[in-house]
Parts: sequence; structure tokens; C-alpha cells
Amino acid sequence: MISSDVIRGYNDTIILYLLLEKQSYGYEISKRIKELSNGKYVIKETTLYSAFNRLLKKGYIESFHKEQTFGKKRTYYRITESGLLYYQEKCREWELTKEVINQFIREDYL
Amino acid sequence: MISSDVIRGYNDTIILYLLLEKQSYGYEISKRIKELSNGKYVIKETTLYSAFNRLLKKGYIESFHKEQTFGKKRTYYRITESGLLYYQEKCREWELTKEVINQFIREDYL
DNA sequence: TGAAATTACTACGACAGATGAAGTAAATGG
DNA sequence: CCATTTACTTCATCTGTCGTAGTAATTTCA
Repeated sequence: MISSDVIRGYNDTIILYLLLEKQSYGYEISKRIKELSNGKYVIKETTLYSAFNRLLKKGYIESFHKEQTFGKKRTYYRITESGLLYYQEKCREWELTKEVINQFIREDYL
Repeated sequence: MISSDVIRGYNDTIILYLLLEKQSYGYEISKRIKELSNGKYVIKETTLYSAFNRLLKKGYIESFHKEQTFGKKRTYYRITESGLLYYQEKCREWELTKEVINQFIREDYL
């Protein structure tokens, strides 16, 4: 399992990546994160929904409702133009972060 | 520059890595972090010293004073046995974290 | 058919780690 | 001798995560 202090700062990026694939809603996103990480990372519900609110406030995502006759009503989210820009920025930052932290990791200890 | 939310969770590891090289003190460690990261990461003083306290409390490092007739009195730190174990654990965790986050990064956006 | 599990959230409070601001004090450099 | 660098400490604030709890509809399955 992965400590949350590491992922902190990348939860938003993870969510944006999934919304880039397709518009989605809370429950689906949490399943997809677990799936894509091979069960290595399971986001907490409260973490996920507070991330949605943060991203909404910043204008990086938009929420909307679909007409649906079945299932419980869901709030869907889609990524915005500025959300995409933010995501790209974060991707670049991630490459840098990897470089930096790698400098302090001893390969012979793995 | 790198956002602190990413490094958070790895500041302790970075410090332990440097203490593994040799016993050291605050100022020297902060210089060394800047140096090894090619200026890409500069740890804040308060972050550094609060990390020391955390690591001391957990028993991952020990502090001591050297006899010195010159220079301002410094608090030196050395890594402990359990600090080494913790560091190794973090190195393994880092490899996992990289794998997971990489799943959500689009290479075509770099 | 009825109970349990799953889906799909919301609200609230606590906590940890990072950080800004400010201060102290000795040593060194020009 | 004055500014800068070295070497910290204290304190208060902020952000993001997470535990706990609650609501409510829908699906499963015995």
C-alpha cells in the first residue's frame, strides 16, 4: 500500500487524467483508480469528493447531471480547458519530481 | 520548482539518505539538498527542523554535539539502526509510488 | 419477499506536515 | 564595523487527508 502523504499533491492530477479519458462520476473514478493502480492505491471517499470540490472551485472541472431513468442520481464531472493546462503542467512537474527524489534513493537498498 | 505537496512524505527520506552518507547538521543538509537536486529543491528551514524533531521522536536519528572551538555551536545528527530500516522501506515504497503515478501521466503531454 | 450488500454521495471534526513571519545570536567577509 | 552568512527556535496558520457518521436508492441473492 502507498502512504497518502506521497500521493497528496497528485490526487487532483489522477482525477484529471481520468476525466480526460471520459467524463465520469465519483464512484466510477474511485473504481478506476483502484483498477489502473492494480489495487495498489485506493482513494478514500472523503478525499475524492473534497478533491472534486477543490477542482470545481479552481475551475479545472465542471459538474453536470445526465437524464437517467435508472440508478441513483449521479453528479458527473468533465475537465475544462484550464483543467487540461493544469494537468499538463503537473505532468511536467512529475518528471522533475522523479528526477529529484531519485537522487536520494539508494538502488542497492531495493 | 517543485510543489511541496509532492515532496511531503519524502523529506524524511531525503534527510535520512544524507545522514547515511555521513553525520551532519541542519545547515549542511539544506545546502546538500539544494546541491544534489541541482537547485530544483530547496527545503525550507522550518520544514527541515521540524523534520529533525519528528525523526528524533521516532528514533530514526540521534542528535549529539561535537567539541568545537570555532564556529557557532551545531547540533549534529546521525541515523540509527531503525532509521536505516525505515529508509529502506521508503525506498521500496518510492518504486511503487512511481509505478502507480506513472499510470496517470500522459507522456504525450510532456 | 425481505435482508444484506452495493452504489452514490454529504457533513463534520481532527490531525499531520509545510510554511510564513519573526526573532536570536555568533562568526565571517569586505 | 557593518552586512552577510551560519545556525538555529518559536509560533501561528493553512491545506489536504481521513475517520466517523449519516442518508438514501438500488441491486443481489437466499
